[in-house]
Amino acid sequence: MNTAANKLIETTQELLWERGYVGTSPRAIQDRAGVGQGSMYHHFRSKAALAQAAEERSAARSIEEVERLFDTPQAPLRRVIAYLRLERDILKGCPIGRLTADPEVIADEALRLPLRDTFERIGAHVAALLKEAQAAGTLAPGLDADRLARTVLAVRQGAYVLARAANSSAPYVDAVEGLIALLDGQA
Amino acid sequence: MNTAANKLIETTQELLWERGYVGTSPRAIQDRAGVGQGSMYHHFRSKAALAQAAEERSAARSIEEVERLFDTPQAPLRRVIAYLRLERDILKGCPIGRLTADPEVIADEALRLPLRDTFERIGAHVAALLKEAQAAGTLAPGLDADRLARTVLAVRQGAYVLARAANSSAPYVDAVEGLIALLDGQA
DNA sequence: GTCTATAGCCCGATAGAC
DNA sequence: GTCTATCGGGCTATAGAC
Repeated sequence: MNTAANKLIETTQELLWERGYVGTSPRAIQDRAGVGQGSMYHHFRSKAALAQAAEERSAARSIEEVERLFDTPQAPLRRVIAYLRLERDILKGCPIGRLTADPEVIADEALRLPLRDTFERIGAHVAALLKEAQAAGTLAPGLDADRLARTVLAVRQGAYVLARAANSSAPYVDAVEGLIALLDGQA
Repeated sequence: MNTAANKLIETTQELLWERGYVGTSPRAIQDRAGVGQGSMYHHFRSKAALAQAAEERSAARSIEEVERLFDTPQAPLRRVIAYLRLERDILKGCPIGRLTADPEVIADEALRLPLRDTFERIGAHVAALLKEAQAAGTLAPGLDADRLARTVLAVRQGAYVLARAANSSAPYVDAVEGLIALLDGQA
């Protein structure tokens, strides 16, 4: 049955999001998943292997979410702005970005690459939209769209940091709206 | 003697930066500081108390660094850009922002407030400079300077996240330069 | 002030029964 | 596939000697 393995992955996704890699123990995963020790180690050789499976699923989910959001007939710059304004549980932060704080994740290629790839793929989508916006005359043509796409992603990631420090979503909204105002002023 | 307490604080600053709160054990602090168990618990009642002292020192250091940087005769917008371009060990990330990933830090007011205050104080400085720039005509007057200040801080924090995921400082530089291009286009 | 010893619990993983 | 038992070690803290 795949049901235990699946439950373990989902639970690990949750715990990695809430507590990070170092802060998540196999025991905690088993308890929340309602799966025994023997079962867990039957399906995954180690905590790292399970974490990798969980990361890959979270990464796929994030990328799909963005691709669904971008698949609309709206003007390209409007789609980027919609991405910045996407409804989120702001104080929970980003399930992907959160893991970059963890030195054990960054030191292990298998755990780091899903994070890098997620940002690269979303960044490529954003960059493509920004180039479309330039072609359509809604964004200044002198701007470097690839760079600017990274600015867009960075504002989201950093806005989570400010929100968590303040224990308030206000700084998140401000940071994002500040960028939108700059982008809109570039017509 | 204050020398043991001081050494403990400095070492804890380093370890919190490298490994976060959950990832830093009293044992690791003692070993690196060259201070015994008994000595540590004589000076600090708990890991949390020591972490708080370390945070407060890191916060003060960050604020001073920014205030020193801003205390120049340069044009206000140039000072904000200089802040964005400040030389940093990019892959190490931000010693303050890093801690927001830690749920135990966010759940404990004593550990969270130094983070919030750091961003608020630096944000206030940046906002003041942006308003000066608006008065001087180097930044569009219609922009909300307080919001935009948070965008500036968020780009820095988020740029660290992208850089660590990529194991490269390139995304950091891109994100920051993307914002600078937008700010410069607002003359 | 700093030392060593100890407490009680959790860590990540393995072994072998069922 | 899942169970329980066990391993060697680390966790945060306290106790009491020096």
